[in-house]
Amino acid sequence: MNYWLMKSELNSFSIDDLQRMPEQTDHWDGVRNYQARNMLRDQMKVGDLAFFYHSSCEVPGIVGLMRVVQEGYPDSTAFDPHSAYYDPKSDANKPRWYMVDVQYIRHTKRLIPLAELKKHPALARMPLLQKGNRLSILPVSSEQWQYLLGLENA
DNA sequence: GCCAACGTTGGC
DNA sequence: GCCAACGTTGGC
Repeated sequence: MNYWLMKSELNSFSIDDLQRMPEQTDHWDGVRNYQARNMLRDQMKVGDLAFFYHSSCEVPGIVGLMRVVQEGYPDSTAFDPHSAYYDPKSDANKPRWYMVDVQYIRHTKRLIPLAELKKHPALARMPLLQKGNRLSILPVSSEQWQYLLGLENA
C-alpha cells in the first residue's frame, strides 16, 4: 500500500469540490507531466491513500485525505478539443496521459501549511519539500504519512 | 544531440 | 505581480 500527496489549485478544484461530487469521487484529470503520469499509470493502486494539497492560494498546504478507488486509465480530457487540458498530440489509440479516481475520506482537522512542514526535520526528505519540485503527484513514505497525521493535532 | 527560447508551476 | 526552477519545443 502506497501513500501520495496530490496537489490541486484551490480555485480550480478544492477538497470541498471533491466532497460534493457523487459518491464523493472524481477522476484526477489534467496531469500533463511525464513523471507524474508514470505514477498515475503505473504505481497508484486501489486502496492507496493520498493527502489532498491546495496550491496557488494564500496558505498552501494539506487539507484532507482521500483514497484511490480506480487505477490509472487514459485521461479523456486530452482528447477533448474543448477541454483546457486538450493535447492534440495525444492519440486515443496510444494514450499519453492518465488519471486515477479518488474518493474523499475526510478533511484534516486543520489546514497543515507548507510553511509548517518545512520546519520539521523529519519531513526534510519529502519530495514535496525538495527545491524546485513542481510535481503535482508526489510519493509520501509511510513514516512521513504517520508523522503528518500527527501534525493534525499539533 | 545540443541548447536557446519559451511556457508553466507555484511560493512568496 | 514577481521570479526561480524546471519541462518542452524546435532549429541547427
